[in-house]
Amino acid sequence: MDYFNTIGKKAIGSRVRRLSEQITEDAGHIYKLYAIDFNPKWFPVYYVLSNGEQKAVTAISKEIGHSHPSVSKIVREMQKKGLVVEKKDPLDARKNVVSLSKKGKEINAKIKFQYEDVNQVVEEVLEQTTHNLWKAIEEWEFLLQQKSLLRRVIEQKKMRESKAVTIVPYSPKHKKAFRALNEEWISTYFTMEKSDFKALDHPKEYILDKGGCIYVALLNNEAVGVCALISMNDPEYDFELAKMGVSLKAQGKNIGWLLAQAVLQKARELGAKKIYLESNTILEPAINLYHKLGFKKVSGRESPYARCNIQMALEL
Amino acid sequence: MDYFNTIGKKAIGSRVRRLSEQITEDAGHIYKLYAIDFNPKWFPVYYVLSNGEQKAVTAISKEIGHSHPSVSKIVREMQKKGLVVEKKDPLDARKNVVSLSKKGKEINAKIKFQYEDVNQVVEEVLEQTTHNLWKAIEEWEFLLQQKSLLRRVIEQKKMRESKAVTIVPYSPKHKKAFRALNEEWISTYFTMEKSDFKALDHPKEYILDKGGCIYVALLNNEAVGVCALISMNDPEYDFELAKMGVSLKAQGKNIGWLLAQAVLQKARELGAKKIYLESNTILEPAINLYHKLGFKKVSGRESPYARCNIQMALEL
DNA sequence: TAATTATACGTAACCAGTTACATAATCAAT
DNA sequence: ATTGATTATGTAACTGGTTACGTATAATTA
Repeated sequence: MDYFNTIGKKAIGSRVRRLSEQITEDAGHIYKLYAIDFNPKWFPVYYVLSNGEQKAVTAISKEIGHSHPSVSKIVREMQKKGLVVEKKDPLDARKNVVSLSKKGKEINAKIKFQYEDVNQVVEEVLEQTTHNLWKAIEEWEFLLQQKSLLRRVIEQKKMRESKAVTIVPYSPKHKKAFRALNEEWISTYFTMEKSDFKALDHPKEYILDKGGCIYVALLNNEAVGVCALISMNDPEYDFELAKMGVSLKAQGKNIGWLLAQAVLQKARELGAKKIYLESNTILEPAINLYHKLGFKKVSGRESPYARCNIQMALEL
Repeated sequence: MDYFNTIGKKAIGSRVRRLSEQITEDAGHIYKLYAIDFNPKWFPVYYVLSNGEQKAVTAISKEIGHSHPSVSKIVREMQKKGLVVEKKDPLDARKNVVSLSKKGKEINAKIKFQYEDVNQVVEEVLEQTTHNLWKAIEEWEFLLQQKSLLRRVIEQKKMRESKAVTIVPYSPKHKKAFRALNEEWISTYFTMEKSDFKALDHPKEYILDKGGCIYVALLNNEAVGVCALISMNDPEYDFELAKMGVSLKAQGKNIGWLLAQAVLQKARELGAKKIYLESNTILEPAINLYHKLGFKKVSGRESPYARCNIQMALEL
């Protein structure tokens, strides 16, 4: 069909489903061909009982990989046709133990030929192909077990998106975003303080004009992250890394790291030797990021912020 | 799972289905991941409309290979979500013409990234395998289109069963069967004639003693087919191939062909050059068989049988 | 032009599976 | 022994598809 040629690999799910439907449909006709009064969907249950063992419903469901209600239904249908017998397990009254009846065992002989013929046909088709479907499925099942398609897509998405992020220096048009992105996390975990309003409402006066800088992370031209470098009036530290905020919806794209890199690069250019920051241990991802950047815990300095419970420093 | 390792290739249908279910399940989560209010099952319909064209319900169903009620339902659901608009075709009031709404077109942008990511992931998985699933499916679809699984199984069954058939020369214990198997078809399509009784009741005198032969097909030690080679008193033809009968219940196992092969082999051994036969075009499978054996239509000879409306000959 | 046949498409019923939930029995830990 | 957790299983409701069927419209043919 033309559909699958234009649509590309993303439709592999539908394509696999279509093939499975095609095969399943023929399977129905094949059972008719052998004149066995047998519903193809019974096959897995029948198969695991065909060695004569008796098994409980959930045991069967686990073995064949169906849900137990599905097995329960199939067993009832087969029981109605007289192919299996059900009885309570004397050792565990919860269990419904199922086994093939005499009649069920009898059709084994007939069905055996069918198995053989189908097996033979499938083998022959497999031999006629250069790409082995059976082995391909095995490989896919293995790979998806290692890491699900979802996981893989999540990672791919993250990678693509972090490539789409650009870090630019602050300009007045980012004023609103600078405030909003910081208020977002501050008011989620803490409350806004006086010092916050000063810096967030007047970034030019309180940060830029004093020799600091601000960087903004853009995703599809929207500001989704900010970070400031604030000049300190301190003999030990040149700048404070502060006011880092990344929008919740843009989290997990490495944006914090990209912003910090830009800020620290600028600090180096300005000849800074030592960078300081304040944070709170409740902000775990942030603390992890600071560690990764090389910041070490320090103490002793007084902070204007109530929420500060950890201080860190980085020597450039 | 152990199940599929023990069960063998005949379960390829179930195995394909299981993979398709696994992929489908993840597909649902993936749509959620991209925060698009979109049901995965809408995808095929959405896709064929995504170029902006408007299409009727059945046209869509044909394109994507679903039934039209399925498309009808999907379109209604999408319409409820405002993703498509439906309207009557002014040229053909039966048609319900569907196209993407403005909102539908808008999500195209969002969904594009998802397509790309999924495509990328699938490509990567395919690259990690040595047996390419995509190509394997293509090959299977091609092969099944050439000849369905059912057809192949039918042929395989025939072959296996024809192996179980043995062809033996006539002996007196087959006298009853020789008559019965011929009477079966003659009285079904025609009526028994004088010449029939002669040959069927006295095969020794009328066939064997005159230099002809009879072969019997045995299935599980039961005679299920017969065929005679009758010496002709004719300058052109050496023998007549006649009295071929195969039990209804043993039809479709190539028995006619096997019998004919035995008879013709014997004819060759007897130094025959040309074989003659009479039949009736109503016996289509027989005529087909004769064709396959190389018999060609001839005419001019007078037949003792009323039912004869076609004459054929084979040069050995 | 009338009558028949074919097409488009919606509704209903079904199918093979699922998940969610209820119930009964068993196990485990006080 | 009690109580809470776990397990086995059935029932109900849902899902994404199907086939069967009815109705309206269009196309074809007598």
